[in-house]
Amino acid sequence: MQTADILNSHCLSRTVLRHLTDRWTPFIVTVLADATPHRFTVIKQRIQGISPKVLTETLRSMERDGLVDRQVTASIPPKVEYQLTPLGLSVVPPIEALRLWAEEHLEEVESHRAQYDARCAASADGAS
Amino acid sequence: MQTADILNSHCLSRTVLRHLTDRWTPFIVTVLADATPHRFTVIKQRIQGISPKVLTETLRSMERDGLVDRQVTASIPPKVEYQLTPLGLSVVPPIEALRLWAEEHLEEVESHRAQYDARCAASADGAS
DNA sequence: CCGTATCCAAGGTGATACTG
DNA sequence: CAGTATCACCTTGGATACGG
Repeated sequence: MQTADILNSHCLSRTVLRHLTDRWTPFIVTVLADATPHRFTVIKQRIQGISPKVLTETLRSMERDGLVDRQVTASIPPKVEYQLTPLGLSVVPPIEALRLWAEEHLEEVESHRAQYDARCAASADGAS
Repeated sequence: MQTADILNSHCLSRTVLRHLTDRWTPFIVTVLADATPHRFTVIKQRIQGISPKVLTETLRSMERDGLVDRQVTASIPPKVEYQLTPLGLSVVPPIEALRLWAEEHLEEVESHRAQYDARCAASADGAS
């Protein structure tokens, strides 16, 4: 096979990265990072602001990519649990690193944003 | 301050992660990962399929967040170079890890997708 | 409880042509 | 060379209500 090169527009690794960076994928990975099964409702409650529709869609996509295993227990009420597969667990470190970076550098980034916006406002003033 | 928690819907670290996972941000980080300045056109050529508009937007966003430094050399023709700031360089390892994961696990993911789709087709057949 | 169905809004993204 | 300007799309994501 040819070595994957994500800079190549035809390389399918782009679709893989795209899924990993879907809006809610990192959140789901974070919740499931401890490798234990989690119920739909629990995941939904932990990830504040996600809608059931999108959670379902994202979980399905992750299941299709082999990142998540879905276990259904036929019972009343129904019980469905999701957990990361070995493949899914292997993506935890990169995702967690990214999440931690976002959390740890939040203030620094906000500071830069404020400075940038202030400079923009100043330029706009000077130009007007 | 309060510790950042990305699972909290009000936590601004979500906006940071959002930018890191913008469609083209990982590509730009990849191209600029060697810490040297790169010209606009070079970046554009390396990232196949990106339009000049979106490249500009993403670079601006990264500049605002303090990840990228933009250096303008007044000359004819104009010369503009972009390079990662120290903050930007600190995000290279997580991003590169994610990119490498996508490239290295491409075949495995594709295999899972094929299996999943085949199962779906089978179920659909059986159900019809 | 675990979703699906439906509709809708938003904005990210793209193609292209043009300018300082 | 390095963008900006426009336009439109169209996928993603959101709100809600309902079904198995």
